[in-house]
Amino acid sequence: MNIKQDLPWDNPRFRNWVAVARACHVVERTLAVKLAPLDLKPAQLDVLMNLYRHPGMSQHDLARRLLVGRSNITMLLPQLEARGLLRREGDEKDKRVLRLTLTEAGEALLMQALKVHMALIEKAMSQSTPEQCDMIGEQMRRIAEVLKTA
Amino acid sequence: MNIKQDLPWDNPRFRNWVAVARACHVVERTLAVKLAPLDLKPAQLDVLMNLYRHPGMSQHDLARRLLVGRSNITMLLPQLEARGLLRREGDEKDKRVLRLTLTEAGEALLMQALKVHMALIEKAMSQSTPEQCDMIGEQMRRIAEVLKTA
DNA sequence: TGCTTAATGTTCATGTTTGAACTATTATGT
DNA sequence: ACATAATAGTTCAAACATGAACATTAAGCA
Repeated sequence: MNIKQDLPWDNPRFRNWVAVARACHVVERTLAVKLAPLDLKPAQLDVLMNLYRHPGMSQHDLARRLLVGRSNITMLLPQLEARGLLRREGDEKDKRVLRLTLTEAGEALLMQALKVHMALIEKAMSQSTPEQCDMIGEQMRRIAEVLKTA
Repeated sequence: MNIKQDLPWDNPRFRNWVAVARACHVVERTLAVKLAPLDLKPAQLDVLMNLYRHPGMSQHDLARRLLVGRSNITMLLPQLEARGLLRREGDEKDKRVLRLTLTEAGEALLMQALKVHMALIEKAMSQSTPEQCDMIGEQMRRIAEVLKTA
């Protein structure tokens, strides 16, 4: 038997996933370029977005949401805190955790960055009909769900 | 006017793209774990895959295909070459370029790694019907295309 | 109460990615 | 032919992510 039979490139699922990965890579890269004028990296924008939606988050929660290690957060936050974009305040009840909140400056910068991000995503996703777009989101959420237990 | 009106999270395109990005992240992370026994990282697998499909590629071409800087390739290849997975041979006609080809060992390892990769993608994409899967791939290829000129 | 275990955040060493400056080679234009 | 541009690859320093080991605090339980 030939090990090369049924190579991944002949497999639609594989080929299509490669396209997903490439699209993600391109979008991420483009976003980095467009955010540069704001002196903000995609990873930092992710932090701001999450703090906006979930004020008072702990660093641990933030790390889990961003799918990165806790130490990554520890290295990431001081820069943003030094720029006055967020606050880190110790929790009264649990002295281990630090509660994170955006400052006004942080919110303001976030709004600017969101305009950039939105414009990019609009451009990318405007290729699809609303139905296609929702379907894509639906499938992707399932993938994340399925792999959480793998 | 309120700057917070029409926030990205109320926008289907944005929400759905976030799902795409998360799914990519999860798949990448999972792949890294599953490839660990082969002592191979996702980035290295990408190299092997591209060399398999396009033998004799130059480093520059490889970098462009992987959406990565040239210096990245320079740092990446020696490890693989030292493991005997690929060869780098100077081009006869253009003495600047190095032609890259997989060795037998490289091909053998690639085949093993592809089994792992395939299994993961199968698991992820089996959530979708073939039609949905193709549609997703189609949209993603368009996104990559559209953003190339942005 | 005390002792063990778990959770939060930090530190540190390691490995990766990046972009700018550099060398060597080839293409282009006069 | 010669000077200038462009290209392929490398080097290097800086930024970044990661995981293991650690300190501090909290929770579970005898």
